[in-house]
Amino acid sequence: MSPAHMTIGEVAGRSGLPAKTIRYYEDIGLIRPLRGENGYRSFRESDLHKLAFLGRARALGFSIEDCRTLLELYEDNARESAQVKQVAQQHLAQIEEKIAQLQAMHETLSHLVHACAGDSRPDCPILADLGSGGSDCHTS
Amino acid sequence: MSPAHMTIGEVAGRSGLPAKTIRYYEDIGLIRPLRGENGYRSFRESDLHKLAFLGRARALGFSIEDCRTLLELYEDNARESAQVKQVAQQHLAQIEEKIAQLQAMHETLSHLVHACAGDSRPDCPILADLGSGGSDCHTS
DNA sequence: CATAAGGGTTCCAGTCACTGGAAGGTCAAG
DNA sequence: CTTGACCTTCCAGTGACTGGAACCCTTATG
Repeated sequence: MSPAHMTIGEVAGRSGLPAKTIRYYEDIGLIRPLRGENGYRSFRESDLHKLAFLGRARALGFSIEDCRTLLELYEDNARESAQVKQVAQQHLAQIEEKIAQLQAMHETLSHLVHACAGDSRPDCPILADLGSGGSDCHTS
Repeated sequence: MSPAHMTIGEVAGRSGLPAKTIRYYEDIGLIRPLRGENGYRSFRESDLHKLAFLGRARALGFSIEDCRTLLELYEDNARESAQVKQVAQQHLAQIEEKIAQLQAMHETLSHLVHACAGDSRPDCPILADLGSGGSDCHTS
């Protein structure tokens, strides 16, 4: 029931991506929709499919360049799955690194927040820590 | 033993911040170092102290605007610790949200990576998932 | 037929927190 | 006097969009 060709608004609705983002993806060469006589972009089912692919890859945190690579591999029937796995594993490692960084921040900051009275008095272990550079955690 | 005034290279070394970053912090009004006759920035101990404060706050992931607020509170002896705590708690909530997002990505992606043979064959559950949108995890 | 609404188009600027680089001034040592 | 290591300013780029202006196309209505 889908028409053979769709406008940007339609693929935006179907893919869940904003129209602005879709134009941007064309700008950087991730997709190449056709053009109608009036200059409007004309998307095929295959374009919509690519956009959905991109949306899911982005949702998993892959960079645009990774997405470009993954899309190429997706379209290449002679790819080796090892290539895909390598990209995914590197990204996974980055995610793990970020999680570790954030958890370290969380650890420190939650201690400080817990130690702060949060009342009308000026004494504040959070500022004390930022000002002195050392956690007073186990200093009596 | 520290001189009364320091050059940007010296405070960079002592604070651990790149000179470029320190100039940027002056640009956006976080610090206001003096100037010598030759036009060089001339940093007091108090400037160095602020830079160290900023470096630690940034290391905890606070945005520049949060840092500006925290620095103002730090300098204000009549602050209420509740104000500091609120900023820190909001940031903590953001950190928690980011961790949750990253962990969700990690969950999905690690399953996919594990399911991918990573050999010379083209079959790849990672691409299959990105292309179809559903995890085949529990579909037999 | 004019017009208004609701699409679409392009292009430019802004986000965030830097970072790199060019072009040039200053200073101490050899 | 030159070399080299500093310092200065200013401009451009990063990633991945996002907002807005100014304009075109199509359809429906008064």
